[in-house]
Amino acid sequence: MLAAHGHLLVTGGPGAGKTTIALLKAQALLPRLTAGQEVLFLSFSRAAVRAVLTRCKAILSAVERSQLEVQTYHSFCLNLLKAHGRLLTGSAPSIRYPDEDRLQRAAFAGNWGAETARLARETSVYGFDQFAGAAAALVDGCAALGGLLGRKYPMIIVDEFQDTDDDQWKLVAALSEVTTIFCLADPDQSIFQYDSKVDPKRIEKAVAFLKPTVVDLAGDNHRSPNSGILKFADAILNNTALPDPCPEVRQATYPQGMFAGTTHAGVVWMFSQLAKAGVENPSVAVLCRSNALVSDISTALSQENVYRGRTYKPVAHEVVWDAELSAASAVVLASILEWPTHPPAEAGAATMRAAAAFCRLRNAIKASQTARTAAEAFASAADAVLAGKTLRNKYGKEIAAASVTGVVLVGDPVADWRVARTVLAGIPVLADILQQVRLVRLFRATDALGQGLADMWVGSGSYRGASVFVKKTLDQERLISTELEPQGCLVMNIHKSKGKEFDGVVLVEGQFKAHFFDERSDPAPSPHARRLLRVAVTRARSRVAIIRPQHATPPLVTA
DNA sequence: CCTTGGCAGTTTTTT
DNA sequence: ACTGCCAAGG
Repeated sequence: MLAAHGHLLVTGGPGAGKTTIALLKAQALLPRLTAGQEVLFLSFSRAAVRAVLTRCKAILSAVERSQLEVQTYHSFCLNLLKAHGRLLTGSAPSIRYPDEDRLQRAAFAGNWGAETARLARETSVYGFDQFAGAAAALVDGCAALGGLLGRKYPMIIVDEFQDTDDDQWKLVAALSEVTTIFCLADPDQSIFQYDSKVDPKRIEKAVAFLKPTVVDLAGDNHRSPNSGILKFADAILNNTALPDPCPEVRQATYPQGMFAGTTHAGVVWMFSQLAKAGVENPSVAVLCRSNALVSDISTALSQENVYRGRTYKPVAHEVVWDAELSAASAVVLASILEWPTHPPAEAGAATMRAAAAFCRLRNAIKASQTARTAAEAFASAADAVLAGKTLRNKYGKEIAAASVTGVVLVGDPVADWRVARTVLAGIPVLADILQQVRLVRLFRATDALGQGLADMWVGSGSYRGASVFVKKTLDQERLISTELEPQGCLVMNIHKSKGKEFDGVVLVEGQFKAHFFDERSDPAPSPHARRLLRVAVTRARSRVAIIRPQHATPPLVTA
């Protein structure tokens, strides 16, 4: 296979060695490259890029690594667009960032897809989800550019090919005319097919189009030396009986009301198992199907819980979280830090504006009448209070009352942040925001925030400008933060765990939410759920614990 | 404008 | 169990 010519498709399950084979194939090709030529490796996420780079270090020399370019689709397409986007519209392209995109989409009444196409055509502004389509149009429409790319990249490796969306596939198909395409895929790991742009028949169609040499690594497993976990995962996938007992996977159930204690104990148990197995600096992922349950799990791990008579202390953990809402909540808190620098009316209005922005964002993430109403109410209260009118709704009244009482700050950012949080806790209409602010500690920006706020106080004896500073700092942190090697306890949904790997996995099902199986949208034998659960279980290198409510149906594996 | 009570739903994303 | 939506009524 390493000697094969033409396009390639390698399929195989988790840990079967797809990436390794791709890197070996690249390594075999590298000596024949001329100056300026590179092998391109395309992935979906920055986490996946990081994982591939780690793998490269084990397989390739430093010189070889310099001839391999590992990029996300987005960065590759964006670079193409920046360099050659003028060819599409005649003017230089610019970008609409995700936050802005989301707010505009929520505010736009008509067909947003048609609108973004119009904006690209007429104003050369592109949203993130348009990069791949635009890049494909460039390669398709300009033979010279295609030729250039083909000469620069004699081979392009495409990871997680089963989840390639329509635009990304268009790009790959266009590039296949000028270079060798090497696809890596696991049909049983396709978990994004609720997205209408991800074709369930992608692999079959690509085989028909590319006519690649196909290699199936099914059955090989190089990741967990004892393949019990993979066998268990495949039993889930196929809804079959386990061939042998599987000591690596432990299942438990919890009675109603015992969710927090059982989950907490499960995580502690996992760490003790890994310690017993001699794993140093273990990483444990706590996985579930919904973001709502991620939040519940984080709450449970932050508390003291009692399980079977034993008290469990809070477990330090990180939440893999969509940080936008938390950032918006931090801005509301920062506006409270600024209260002493403004007259009460202005101070209150600024907080109302920040709360309105928070609600608009919440509505943009998940449309709801409640969020829309609250956003409107906060915004109109802000206008009213500035105009000196009496406030009519409780949203304004509560904030205005608190801002009149004011806040006493001492110049220690950590203490003052806590004081502002207490103020926030005293305003019932901001309860949601308080809940989100709790998660700000999960940003890696705590130091930058504290330092910046401290500098502010030294400069002016106040936190004037805190809102702007906090927003900027957190936005920046989100954009530049590189994915770190996972360590310790991480809580996230299963979709976010795709392409990642941990020593232990604790897979949790909720009582009233995040059910493993949903008969209505995914009737028995529930192929979608089974693929997703297989992905979750196979994230583990050495141990899995599965925690489900009592009487959960159907069973994970047939008895 | 706000409260209340009945009723239905309770999944998923990269950048 | 809990939240959000909707409609009715103060």
